Amino acid sequence: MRTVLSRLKAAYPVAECALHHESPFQLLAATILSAQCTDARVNQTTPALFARFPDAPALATADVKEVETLVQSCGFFRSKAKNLVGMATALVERHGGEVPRRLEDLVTLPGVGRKTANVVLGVCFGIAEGVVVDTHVGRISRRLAFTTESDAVKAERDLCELLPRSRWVSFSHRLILHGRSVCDARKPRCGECVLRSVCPRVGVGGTGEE
DNA sequence: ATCCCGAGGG
DNA sequence: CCCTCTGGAT
Repeated sequence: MRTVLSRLKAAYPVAECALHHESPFQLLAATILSAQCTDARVNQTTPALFARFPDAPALATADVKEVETLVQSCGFFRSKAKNLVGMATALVERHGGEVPRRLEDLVTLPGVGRKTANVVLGVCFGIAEGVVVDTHVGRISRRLAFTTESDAVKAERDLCELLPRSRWVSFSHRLILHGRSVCDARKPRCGECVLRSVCPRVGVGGTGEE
């Protein structure tokens, strides 16, 4: 594990969130939009959205149809638009229009699950409630045999036991970067992988996830 | 054709 | 546990 962390750090020195935002509210909205969608696409979408609805009070009173049009290209646009307005409404009604700092509060917001909540807590507030387990973190953690769980919550429990808390946030960011650039789902580029020597699946064939 | 920095619902 | 929502990228 120590080897993995140091090599990831060397390969991806900057472990920052790629979603453009100017406030916790905007990161929360951007992360909701990022489901099954690239960051680049989200970053193309949010400027117009935030120009029109810069904060929770504004978005809470928005017309859902207008929001649908603004977020259309991110996919799942009907549910995302409804969740964005519902999320903003809940912030206004229950949290004074601000983003709460507790995981248990965040996950009750429409469209906000554990993954989104952990991203916001880690990036905006520096709080590591858990490890962000998205599709990349889950896939690579299974390939490296850090977990055998396909369920994100169970995989997160394994990773939290394996990693010091101080590394939880940066570990997720770096695995996500690694997943996009090298260890992708379809055709991982093992020849360029800095984790090659510690990866059980190198030279074995198969995905390591069977 | 298959996957993507998910979440909600049955 | 499964299904659905959806456009975009490869």
